[in-house]
Amino acid sequence: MADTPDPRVTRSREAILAAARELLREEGPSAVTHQRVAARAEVGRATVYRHWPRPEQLLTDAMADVPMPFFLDPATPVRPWLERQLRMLADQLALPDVLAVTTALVQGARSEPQITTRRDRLATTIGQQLRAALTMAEQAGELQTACDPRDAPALLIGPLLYRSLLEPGPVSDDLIDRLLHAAGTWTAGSAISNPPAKRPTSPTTEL
Amino acid sequence: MADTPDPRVTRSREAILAAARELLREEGPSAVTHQRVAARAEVGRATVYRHWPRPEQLLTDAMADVPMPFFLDPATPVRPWLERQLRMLADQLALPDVLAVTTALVQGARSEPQITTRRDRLATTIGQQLRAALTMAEQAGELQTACDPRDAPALLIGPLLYRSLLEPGPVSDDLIDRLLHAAGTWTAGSAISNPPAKRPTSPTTEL
DNA sequence: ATCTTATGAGACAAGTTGACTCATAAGCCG
DNA sequence: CGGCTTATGAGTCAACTTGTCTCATAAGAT
Repeated sequence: MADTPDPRVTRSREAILAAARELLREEGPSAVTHQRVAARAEVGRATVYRHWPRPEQLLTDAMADVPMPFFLDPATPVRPWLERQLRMLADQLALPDVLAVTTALVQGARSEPQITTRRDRLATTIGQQLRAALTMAEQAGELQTACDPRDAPALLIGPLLYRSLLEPGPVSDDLIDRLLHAAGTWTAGSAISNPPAKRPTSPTTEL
Repeated sequence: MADTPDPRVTRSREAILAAARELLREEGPSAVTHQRVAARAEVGRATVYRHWPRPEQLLTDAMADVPMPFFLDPATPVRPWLERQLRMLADQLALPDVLAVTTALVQGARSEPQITTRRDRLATTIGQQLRAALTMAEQAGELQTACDPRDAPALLIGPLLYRSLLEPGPVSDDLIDRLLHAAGTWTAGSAISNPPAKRPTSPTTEL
């Protein structure tokens, strides 16, 4: 069939993207060159050039190949849902693939318009998901004195990003409780509504 | 005097580091090569090689040349002091130089031991400063139910880092109030102790 | 079996990297 | 100010990388 792609093309592109992704994870964006990707993928250098004529295309496609964190549709009660989502986000941000793309996004966004666009899109998506969840919580009466919706991503994700980039290691339940508390006052019936007392950090499982 | 450096050496090194810093700010770490730095600094390529035989050395020295955010010694009442420090930190994190080094640190830390060390040192320094301030606040009776000291940097700096890297733009006073609130309960007499009501974001001046 | 199309080895030109030589000039010292 | 030391920088060189191209080979479809 004319619109079924040639299996050789499919095979080559998958091998190339997988190799690019590996190099990105192991050594960062500067390692994603046609020569190194061809060697790693065990394909001809010309094949890499044929599919991706410019190195920036190869890098951005390799980055796009990595599933980035997102939130599932919110559910009531919102607080335990959000707690789980933040826990999941913390775990995802610790994954080498996700971390590689995250750092490449923030680094590349400073000078590459295409990467700036991708970063903005990711921030917009995750921000909207969070705002929708907080709005739902307010409407359900779970949340009072909510923060400015524009500040929600920074308040709820910022600390997890900080941990991921500057202090890698397990993220405690206490920290996640604190994030939720920073977003506003949660009513009883949706878990703890006051700041939790200081207690020992509980280690969390990591992949 | 034998230990007074040759002014030619001083002049060359300053020109080279300034050029490296500019390229780092404008295009990121991959632009900091001997060839490009020599051209920008208007010195001989051999001179750059003589002072910095390997490109990693040049990059890390250029990064070290940029003053990174830090906190001044805490003062009581701690809360207004911390508020000012966080405001200052937000402003510094928006500076192109600081942003360039920040992104280079988190990117490079993934695969370069020397850069990992620098990142860890920065995180340790700023964390200790914060912990000292919060301890002082607790001892002065300003702060109750303080967060786990290990979580303080993530809670207080994380949102500012998030803004800097993923949502550049002015940081509101409201957001900074929220960070302080996340760190614990502040008593009356050290500014607002309850979560602030939602109010319009106040634009802040940026350099 | 035949035709179409993707692949890949290798060649080529141009550029980059790292090391080196040596002429020139900056800087110090008496 | 002359002599000596030392830093600089233009240019060279080998090795490597990048991007493009050719063409033989083989995969895939019919």
